[in-house]
Amino acid sequence: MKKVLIADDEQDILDILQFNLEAEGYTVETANNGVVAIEKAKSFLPDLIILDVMMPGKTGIEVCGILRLLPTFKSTLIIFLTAMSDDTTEVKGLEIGADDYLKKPIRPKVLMSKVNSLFRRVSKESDQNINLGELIINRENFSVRYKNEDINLARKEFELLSLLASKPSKVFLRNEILSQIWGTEVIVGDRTIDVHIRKIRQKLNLDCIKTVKGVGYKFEL
Amino acid sequence: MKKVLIADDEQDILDILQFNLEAEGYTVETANNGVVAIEKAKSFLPDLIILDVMMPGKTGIEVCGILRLLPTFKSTLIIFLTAMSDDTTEVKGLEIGADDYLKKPIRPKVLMSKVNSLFRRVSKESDQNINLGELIINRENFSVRYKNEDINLARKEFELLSLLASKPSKVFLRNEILSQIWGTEVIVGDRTIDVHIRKIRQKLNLDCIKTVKGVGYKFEL
DNA sequence: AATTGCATTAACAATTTGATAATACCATTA
DNA sequence: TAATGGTATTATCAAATTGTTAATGCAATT
Repeated sequence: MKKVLIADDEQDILDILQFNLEAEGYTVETANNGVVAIEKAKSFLPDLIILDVMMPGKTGIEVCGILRLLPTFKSTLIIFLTAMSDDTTEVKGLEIGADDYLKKPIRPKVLMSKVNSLFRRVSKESDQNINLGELIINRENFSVRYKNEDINLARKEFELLSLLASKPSKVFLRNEILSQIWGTEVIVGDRTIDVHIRKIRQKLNLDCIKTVKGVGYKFEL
Repeated sequence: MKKVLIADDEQDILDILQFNLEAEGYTVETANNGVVAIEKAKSFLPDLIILDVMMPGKTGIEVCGILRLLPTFKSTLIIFLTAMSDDTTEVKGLEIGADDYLKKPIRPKVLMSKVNSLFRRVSKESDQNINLGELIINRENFSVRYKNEDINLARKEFELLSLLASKPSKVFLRNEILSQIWGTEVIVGDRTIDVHIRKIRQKLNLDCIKTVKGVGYKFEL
């Protein structure tokens, strides 16, 4: 399950948030100041960090700034908690790389809906892009880049590569491929898949689609 | 249904957990100390063991360590209950082979979501993977690894190994093998099986397929 | 109407896999 | 110990599967 780190100097807030998050199945760790928050973030590797802006020592904004410098936390979700209602803080937070902010007093329901929707958003995004080192497949743009070069794939080729790359190492049976890409109604010949596979291999010029004889194909490396 | 063993020295905890687990359809046994826990584990063969860390006699961590040494409990799910909130315990537990941990006070909802999701995870995995120490058979990838080396098996070879390994120690009659892998329509000679067995033995270079003369074959160790 | 690009198919080559038969081996028993 | 029944091994051939290329037909675009 998703891991959440909460940093706040008020124990009450920590308790309330922890209770609510755990009730929804999240795994929660807490920190009561900015320094501990950074330490715990490094060891716990949360998917989401909720930071109080006002904390003794380091403010949440500072913590966020520090974490964002580390590649590990480049895409970690961060939410700020703030007692101030002025927009300045909000803007600063978002500029420095927060994904959302919450004004105190906190309403658990509001928090939970934000948290859930953030995770939903992220899972959708990652749904649309496949990022495998030097190979980037963007489902939104229908584009494929390899070593920073755009590769022009036809539609079926794109769908096929996209499907295989969505689960590296998984062997897709020919049936599976047919039903996923062509649907159950259309009937195409046996060599059709092969030919598309060939074109992808040719255009990509990268040995990443493996044949599993008698079974199907899989994407690897 | 799935069997759960709970070990805790507090009767209250046992009652609460038992009640909640049984309400979800699990079969529950309880133990009020570490020694009893080990005994009951051996006789009851639970799918999940929930261990309190602090128990008179043997701690949950010790119990876990002992059980994990036995092959029977190699893949049994284990969850720790701990009153301590420090990370040290958590880390120790996970290092020693726990699958999750829960802090007291326990919230039944959280517990149940953890339990359910653990079982969900496992059932997914076990559906597709056969994991026997140094030998890993992955049905999704159609891959076989032995001592971290990939072994390339042809289709029939893979199916055959996969079948035998799916139930270690069970002797598969030649008929059984034929109908499972070749189906009832295809008719092949008796030597065909032998030949494939031979190829597997050769490629795996591991004495794991035993011949049971006049009966069939079985996978062991 | 011509052009272009794509999806599909056909035809054949190349490869891999599977089945069989012939022979060698091994344990058990007469 | 020789005979017997079952299994292992090997080489060989047949069959199934996939790779490749070129050709066809279709649809969108110019």
